[in-house]
Order: sequence, then structure tokens, then C-alpha cells
Amino acid sequence: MKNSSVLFAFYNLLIRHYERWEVIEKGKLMEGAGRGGKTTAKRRPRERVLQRDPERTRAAILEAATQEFAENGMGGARVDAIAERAGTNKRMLYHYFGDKEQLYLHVLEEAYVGIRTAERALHIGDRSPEEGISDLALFTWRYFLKHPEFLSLLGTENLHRARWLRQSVRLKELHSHLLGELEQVLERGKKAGVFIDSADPLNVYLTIASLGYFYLSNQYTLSTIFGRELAQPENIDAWERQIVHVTLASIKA
Amino acid sequence: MKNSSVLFAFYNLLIRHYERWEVIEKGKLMEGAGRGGKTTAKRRPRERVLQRDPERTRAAILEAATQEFAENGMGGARVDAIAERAGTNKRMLYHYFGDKEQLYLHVLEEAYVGIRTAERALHIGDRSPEEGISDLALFTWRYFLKHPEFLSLLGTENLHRARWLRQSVRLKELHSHLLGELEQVLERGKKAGVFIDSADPLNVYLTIASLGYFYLSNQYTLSTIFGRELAQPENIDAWERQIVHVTLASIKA
DNA sequence: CCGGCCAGTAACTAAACAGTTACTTTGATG
DNA sequence: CATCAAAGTAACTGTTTAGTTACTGGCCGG
Repeated sequence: MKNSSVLFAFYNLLIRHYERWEVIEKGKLMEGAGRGGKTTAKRRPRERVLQRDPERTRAAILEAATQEFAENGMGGARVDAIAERAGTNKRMLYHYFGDKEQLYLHVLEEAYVGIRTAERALHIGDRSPEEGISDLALFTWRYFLKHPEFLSLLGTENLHRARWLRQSVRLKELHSHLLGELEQVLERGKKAGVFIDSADPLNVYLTIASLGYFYLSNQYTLSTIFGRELAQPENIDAWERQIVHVTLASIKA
Repeated sequence: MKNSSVLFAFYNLLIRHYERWEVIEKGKLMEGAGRGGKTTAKRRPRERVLQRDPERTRAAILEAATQEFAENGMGGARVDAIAERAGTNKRMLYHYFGDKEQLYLHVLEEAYVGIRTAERALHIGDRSPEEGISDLALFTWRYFLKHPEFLSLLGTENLHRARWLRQSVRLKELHSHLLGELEQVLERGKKAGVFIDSADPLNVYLTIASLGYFYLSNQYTLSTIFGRELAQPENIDAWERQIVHVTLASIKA
């Protein structure tokens, strides 16, 4: 048995490299390969039809990457898995997005654009101050509920202390609108005497987001330790009412 | 230049394996290596003194693993990095904990035991109902503030839908105490007419935990998008007051 | 006082990984 | 209708990774 593992490994290496050599030689014979410097073999004819639709491929990669990053985080996501989910291959992914990190940043930016765009369409200033606040709370909760991948991406990005989001140039102005509109609603409520003077737009938004985010993003450990299934529809509905109740109670005059 | 890269790779492999061979032969000559089946070389005399302190080594690995998992998540954590941080090596890690997943589960269990043990020492039932609730809120917030690694581990575990926590047998009974004591405090408050009848222990705890968890775990993205530094001491203090205010406002009669 | 067992070490390995190379296919344009 | 750039493919590479192997050294019970 002496040295047998080493011998075996060596043998395997020889075999592997000889096979490769053989393929190279065959390739040269078969296709002539006149251009200098080419060392690889003739490829088998491919079966899959070429898509030739750059926009669709790009979108498919982005969608697949969103799923993969949301499910596995930045460290756990696999580039091969993204390519396969998108029905394409790695080369295209690198072609359109540069590398894994830039792809991840695109996914993150897209996710933020998604929620902020939907939020703008709310126009919380159009109703009474109380309705405006409760509509914002309901919207935020229901958006989180419908987009678990968004919560997951936020979690991943925060694990890395916003390392990639910080580099984003697109997202700075996207958020000032939200706080501005919220401030106007609070001001109107204060003048009408329904909100306390200390009500602050950032605090109100953080309260709403906290209550929604924590319940959903931590539902798995919470359900486990408290032995109650938080994903059950009746519990989901009860928490929705709790969010609106808590938010309004915290600013009511 | 034809085939030069292949030739070069092949050459390197030969060199590498010849060197290894040489070492093996030398090893045999130098130490006799009488015992059959041994194929590896003589090791250099080691410089580090043997610790021979199993408890200390175990604890060091657990501490190092907590840091590494908290900073990089389950997918991003590196077993080599843990061993190095602990001042030991991988073999010991596998010796004491089996594999990466079991080590992670130990870290997670330890983290939960930590917070629940500290929580018990609070005895929130000893004061007035309002004080009990605000003390629980303050304790939870300050514990989160002091133990960012706990928040991080929760986030990682939830990304994986409590895959490992679900397997834990130690943790089921650890949490019933908390809800039981909280329920008693709420009951006393209801009888005294200071809390609303609908106040529910799980909802109250989730509210407190939500407000603390979200602010801290998401501080990096929030600071980036809103352009306000949430980690600033004055902002931290303001949020502590907000948590107590919101929690009490949501249950006050 | 010695032999076996447990703490500890470091080199090793197979597999997985991000990223690259070396090509082929297709359609639009001059 | 030739050509050229963009779209697409798949095999390949260097490196990293979790996990293993093959050892060494010290202590304790017989």
C-alpha cells in the first residue's frame, strides 16, 4: 500500500492530461484550426436554440439573481445557479453585469426602485391625516408581505453594513420624497389637533417599517421559539391591525 | 506558442509532484518510519506550545465562531478563519463540534441562552405594571445595543428559515417563561385600569423587539438612504425614548 | 515507568467556486 | 450577399473551501 494514494493521484493526473492532449490533437485534425495559437478542441454542435433577445436575457438574469441573492445572501448565492435559473450561462451574466458584486448591486437598486415607485403612487396627502398615516402603514405592510425577497435583500445588505448600497449613486434622491410628503401629512394633523407636536416623520416611518419588517423577516425563528405559526392568515391579519393601531396610538394627540 | 500553456501546466504538475516525492523519500530516510502504511513526511518541530486545556480551547472556538458567523453569515463564514481567530486549527473545531453546521447551531443556542438568562434576572413583575413594561422595553433595547452579534445571528438564521434552530431541542422551554411573566404584568395592569383589555403578551413583546431590532439591524441601509447617521449617540437615545413611548401608548387605557 | 489515549498540529484532497477563454451563431448594414 | 459586431455557448483555470489524514507530544492509570 505504500505511497499508493500518491501514485494513484499521479496516475489520474497523467490520464486526465493525456485525454486532454488527445482531444486537442483530434480537434486540430478535424477542423484544421488554421489560426495560430488556438489550442482547444472542436465543440459539439449545440442543441439549444439561440435566443438572440438581449433585453429578455438581461431581465431573466436580473430576475433569477434577485431570487438567488434573496434565498442565499451574497455569500451563499452561486453564479452558476443564477445562470441556470435564468436559462442562460455565466458568460452572459458577466457580459451584462460585469461581475457578481455589480449584479448584486443592480438587484438591490431595482428592489428599492420598486418599493419607492409604488409608494409614490399612494399620494398619502390626498386624504385626512389619520387616513394618510394608516394608508402608509397598510401599504408598507402589504408591500413587505408581497415582496419577501425585498426584506431578504435588505437583511443581506445590512449584514455587510451597506457595503454595496453605499456605492450606489442612483438611490440618494429616491427617498427624500417619502419623508417630505410624510412631514406635510404630520403638519396638517398637528394643525388639526389630531397629532402630538413631537410627531416626527423619520420616527413615524421607522415605527411602521420596524413593525412590518421584524414580524416577517424574523417569522421563522419567532414561530419556532414561541411555538405559534406567525405565517397563519389570521395571525397576519391580527398583526396588520396591530401595526395601524400602534402607529396611530404613538402620534395621537 | 502552440500548446505552450498546456505544456507549462504539465511541467508544473511534474515539478510539484516530484518535490512531494522527494520529501516523502527524505522523510523515510530521516526517521526510519518503521510503521507500515505511513506515506507522509517528517514534520518540522512545532514552535507553539501545546495548550492542553480542552475547556479553554472549546470556549475560544465558540467565541471565535460567534464573531465569524455574525460578521459573515452562515454562507460567508470560513472555517479556517474561525480556527485562526480561536488561536487553534481546524482539526480541533471538528473534534469538538463535528462540523460547520453543528458549530453554528451551538453558537445560535448560546446566543439565545444569553439573552433569555439576562431577561429572567429582570423580574419585571416586581414593580408597577407600567414600570415592568418600560423596563422590559429598555432591557431589550439595551441588550440588542450591546450584542450586535445576536441580531446578526438572528438575521442569518431567518434567511435560512430557521433551518438549524428548528433542530434544536434545548430551546423550546426557554421562552415560555418570558410570555408567562409578561402576561401576569399585563393582567395586573388591566385590573388596575391602566392597560387596555386587548393588550396581548405576544403582541407587546413583538412590538418591543421589532422597534429595537429593525433600527439596529437595518441602521446601515437606513443611514445611507435617509442620509442621517442612526448610530449617533443622540439618535440612539432618541430612539430609546421612542420605543418606550410607542410601547406604552399602544396599551394604555 | 510505560502504553494507550486524548489534545493538538499541519499538510493534504476532492469538490466547488468565480471568473476567462476560445470559440460559434445570427442578423443587420453597407 | 459578404462582413462584422453583438449574442450566445461550454469547456476550462486558478483559487478557495469544508473536511480528512497522518502524524506528534504529554499526561494518567495500571
